[in-house]
Amino acid sequence: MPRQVDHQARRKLIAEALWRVARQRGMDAVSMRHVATEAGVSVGMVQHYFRTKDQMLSFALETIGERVAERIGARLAELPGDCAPVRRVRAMLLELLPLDAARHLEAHVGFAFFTRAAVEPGLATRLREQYPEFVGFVAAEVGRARGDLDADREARALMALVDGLAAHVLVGYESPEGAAEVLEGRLAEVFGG
Amino acid sequence: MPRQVDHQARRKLIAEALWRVARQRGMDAVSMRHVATEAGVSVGMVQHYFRTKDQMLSFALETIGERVAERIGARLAELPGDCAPVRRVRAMLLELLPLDAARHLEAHVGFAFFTRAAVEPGLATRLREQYPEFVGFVAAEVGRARGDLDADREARALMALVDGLAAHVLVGYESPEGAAEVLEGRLAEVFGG
DNA sequence: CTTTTTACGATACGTTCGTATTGTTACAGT
DNA sequence: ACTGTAACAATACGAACGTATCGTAAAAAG
Repeated sequence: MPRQVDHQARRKLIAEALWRVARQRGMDAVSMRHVATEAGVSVGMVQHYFRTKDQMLSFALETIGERVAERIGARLAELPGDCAPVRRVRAMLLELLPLDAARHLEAHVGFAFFTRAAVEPGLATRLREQYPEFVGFVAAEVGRARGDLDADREARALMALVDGLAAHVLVGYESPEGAAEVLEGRLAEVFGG
Repeated sequence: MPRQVDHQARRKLIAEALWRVARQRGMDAVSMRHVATEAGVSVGMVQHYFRTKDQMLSFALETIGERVAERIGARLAELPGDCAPVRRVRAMLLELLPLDAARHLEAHVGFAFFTRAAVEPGLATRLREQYPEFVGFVAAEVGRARGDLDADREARALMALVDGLAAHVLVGYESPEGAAEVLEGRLAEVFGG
């Protein structure tokens, strides 16, 4: 057996370079060569870990989804177990808004894959795996706080709202603060009274 | 003077071909050659009306925005002048959801340009021209119906919601009917009581 | 009829792309 | 020490790209 390297770490290194290229120069600029250069490696190495460009893109998408999910999990873990539902929902939804550079990158890359998924069914299928879990979580919290509301519909509305707000921040319709303000207003309406 | 042709009609012909390519094969497939083939014309002709690809893309974006605005205007004109604010807002927002093939195309192309605009500042500037008008209209109607609410914030929330719902329909999170149902629920909450 | 300008079609050029191929290096196993 | 294979690097290849150039047809102006 020859020398062993951490495959997962190498793939993550390449995926992170891909994200930077996508954010700084757009999805059109995401090529094997540009990603390799951004990562500081050769094209051959990228090819060694991703046999095709599609495999590279798919991995980068799945990984960024996991990254968001992990951060949400960390935020929720910081909260006391018996805290109010609104706090848990707010903590989660705020992680989906582009309020800092890291989340801006995630939102940008996410939307790039959204438009791509509208054409490639395989990508859309993978994207859809995560969503019901998020909606289910929000719906459960809404149901706990407000039994009189249609929890599922409210949860879907909140999820759509944050994605729409994220898009509006990306194109400059909204400032990050403005988006957070709009979300806060909705949370007050849903959980407030 | 040589023969005269309708420049605007030719440019529209090409833009519509671009939209079809973008929807059927994705933004990556939008090339001079593919658009020309889809329009049934030569590459030389496309070049005659758009000196660069960027000019072609910019025109296609502006035109689709105008198309949506025109359809909204037509819908509003059908309503009686003294009808309830909620009906005017609903008529407008429903035109932004991908509920049929035409609006699906518009939403898809619009989102493709969203992600592009996040990298090209010039495109983002043009996109931003239309938005305040939409928000202003919704805010005015909300204000008319509910003086007790923050009309501007509610309007921005509604606009973000429909854009988020449109995205969710595109990737298959929501069915068109589901998105319409979520929107209807929000309209009832805002205007209902 | 002649001229002039527009409206194209055809094609060529240089670049960049994804991928295949080939070569080299370094280390685990015997 | 030897060997085989994983881990790369370098490069080559054909296709597709945006754009430039050139040629031609047609119609309005004189």
